[in-house]
Amino acid sequence: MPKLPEDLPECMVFLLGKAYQKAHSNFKKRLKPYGLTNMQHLVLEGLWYKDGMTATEISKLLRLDKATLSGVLERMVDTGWVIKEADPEDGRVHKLYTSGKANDLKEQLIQERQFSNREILGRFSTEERVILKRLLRDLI
Amino acid sequence: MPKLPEDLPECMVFLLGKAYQKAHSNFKKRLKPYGLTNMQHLVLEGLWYKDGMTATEISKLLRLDKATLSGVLERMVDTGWVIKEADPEDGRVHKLYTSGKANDLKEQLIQERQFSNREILGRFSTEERVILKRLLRDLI
DNA sequence: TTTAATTAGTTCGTATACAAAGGAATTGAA
DNA sequence: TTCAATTCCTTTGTATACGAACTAATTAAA
Repeated sequence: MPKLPEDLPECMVFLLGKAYQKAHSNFKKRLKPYGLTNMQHLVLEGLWYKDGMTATEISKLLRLDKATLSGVLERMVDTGWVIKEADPEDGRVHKLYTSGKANDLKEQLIQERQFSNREILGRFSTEERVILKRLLRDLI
Repeated sequence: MPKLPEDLPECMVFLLGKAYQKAHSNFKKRLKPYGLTNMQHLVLEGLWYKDGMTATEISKLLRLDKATLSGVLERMVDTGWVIKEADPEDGRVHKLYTSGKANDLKEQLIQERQFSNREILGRFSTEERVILKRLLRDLI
């Protein structure tokens, strides 16, 4: 691994970017057999937490951009992970539900995330894990 | 800020993603007046560290995907931040140099990154900053 | 030296990101 | 009640990401 420019290795944008890159890549590989992307998995977790949310609600809960989410949800409906229903009360609103296909895999999919998590944190002690999580939370 | 699904706030992919999102967004705003993206700024820092690198070398140094870099460099050449020269020794190779426009702004641009960095780490103590950086480096 | 294997870089396809604008439905204030 | 402000969601445009395939150029092996 070649040396990095000057003080760049001290730069948070760079460090966080690379750390995220690594974690993302790890989880991505795990999800590949399911035909799910990280983002799609995240949306499922959101709906398992509270089914029937609208796109805007998911967007707020998971801090996702609504424009991005729009496309993600469309693909998830197309591939049968999510069901979209118009709200008879309000013509603007569409409620989203996890499909049977998704629910059948729920335990497995949540486990995959936990496995990935353990792999990412593998080299750290329990104390380090706690500290890292706390610092990241504070930062967010 | 609504509560997050179950143990998701413990998930490294999620935490790192959101932390990166925040840092990235902060730096992005700072760079906007210059018409530079974060990625483009990173490439400039790489070339200031070692001018005349090839795309492959930059890719390795900064851990960037070569396919992504290809487009980034094309736009940077088009907008006059970077100069691309064919290598007479090897027909496959193109060497990359920072432009005068880029070099004139070098100090300022590096400072912007440092400012952004300070803002991101603003709430942490010196010890916390050191620990966070070490943990992220270890993770990468 | 002729072909196979490598290497540098581009292109393609798909999936985020996200600002900004647009369309449709709803609500609120005059 | 009517028109402006809001809200939900989609669309558009630009910029990453990244696996995979491809071209062109170089090198290595038989």
